[in-house]
Amino acid sequence: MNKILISVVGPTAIGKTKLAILLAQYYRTEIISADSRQFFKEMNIGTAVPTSEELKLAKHHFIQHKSITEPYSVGDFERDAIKKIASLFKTNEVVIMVGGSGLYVNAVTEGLNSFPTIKSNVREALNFELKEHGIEYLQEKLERLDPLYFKQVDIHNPQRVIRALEVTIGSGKPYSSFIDKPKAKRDFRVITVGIKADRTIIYDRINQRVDVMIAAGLLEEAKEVLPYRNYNALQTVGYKELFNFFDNEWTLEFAISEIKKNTRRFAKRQLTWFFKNEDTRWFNYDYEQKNILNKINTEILKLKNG
RNA sequence: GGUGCCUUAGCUCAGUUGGUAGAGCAAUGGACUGAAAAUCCAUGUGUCCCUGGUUCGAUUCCUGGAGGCACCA
Repeated sequence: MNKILISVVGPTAIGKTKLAILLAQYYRTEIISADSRQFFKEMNIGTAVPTSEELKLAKHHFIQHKSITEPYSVGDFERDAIKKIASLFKTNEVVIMVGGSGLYVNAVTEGLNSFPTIKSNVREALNFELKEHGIEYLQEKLERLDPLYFKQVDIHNPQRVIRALEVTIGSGKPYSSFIDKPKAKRDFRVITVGIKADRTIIYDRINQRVDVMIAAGLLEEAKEVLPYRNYNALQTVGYKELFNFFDNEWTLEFAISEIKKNTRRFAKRQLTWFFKNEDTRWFNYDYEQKNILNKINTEILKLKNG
């Protein structure tokens, strides 16, 4: 087991793509993207997908490989990514993964429990019940059907409550019976590399990048996907705010400032997620290439020898 | 120059019939097992513009000053 996945994490706009490409070139390997919004081919500017020049420097996988109208879950991504990684390991010692979506990164490194496939009408019905009867109604339902999980969920979070009910009702077995089971073992080791910076620097970079996106034509891109605004893929910072502008509910100026604010909040949530992993090696955003490569090589040697 | 109104949290403002203060937004911390750029939870923030007076006690009332706004000249 001397195959190594180097996972690059960090908040948005900090330079993960650049580091991933550096590593892919150095180890002569390819990149797995673990970014829940860069999957979609209709979205480009607003999701800060690597440029065509960057894509030429290293082969990327799971970039714009789906349409926004296709449902694509973490579970789907886990399966696809693990398969792709296995095939890359046939010819490479090292594979790079980059991603800003904590759950998706974890799905690859740690794995998810396996759940049965549930028909989409179950969730639709639950969403309808939420609208009609409120969250309390669903809470009572969950307490009845899966008292064990009821005790540990965030009961105020409709998405969590609905997912548990969806699995419980759709499979006929409580949600709690699927979780906390041993997960499929990975046949590779993981080195997680994080990029960090002072909050003010992250926020400056975010504000600047939003201005660049607007100048690059984010409005036109958002207008083109406007008809698909209800799809999950478009519940995305940078698009949902512009939809309000197109509705004449917000001024353009306000929409842009909301994009910046929501991106800052997103970055904060990413940090909370990534700081949980105590094994992550953190580097400041202005790292020196030599330095970071040395440290990673040392880690690789350590893993291989013990 | 005159008259009137205003000055309280990072911002917009409320309030205290005199007992040192609170909303919204922003901000901050956290959770996360197929919606995750989603969703949810928690938490403060203070020379109450300055000065002197009255008072046991002033952010609140009074004097003077500074800054802002409006109208008059």
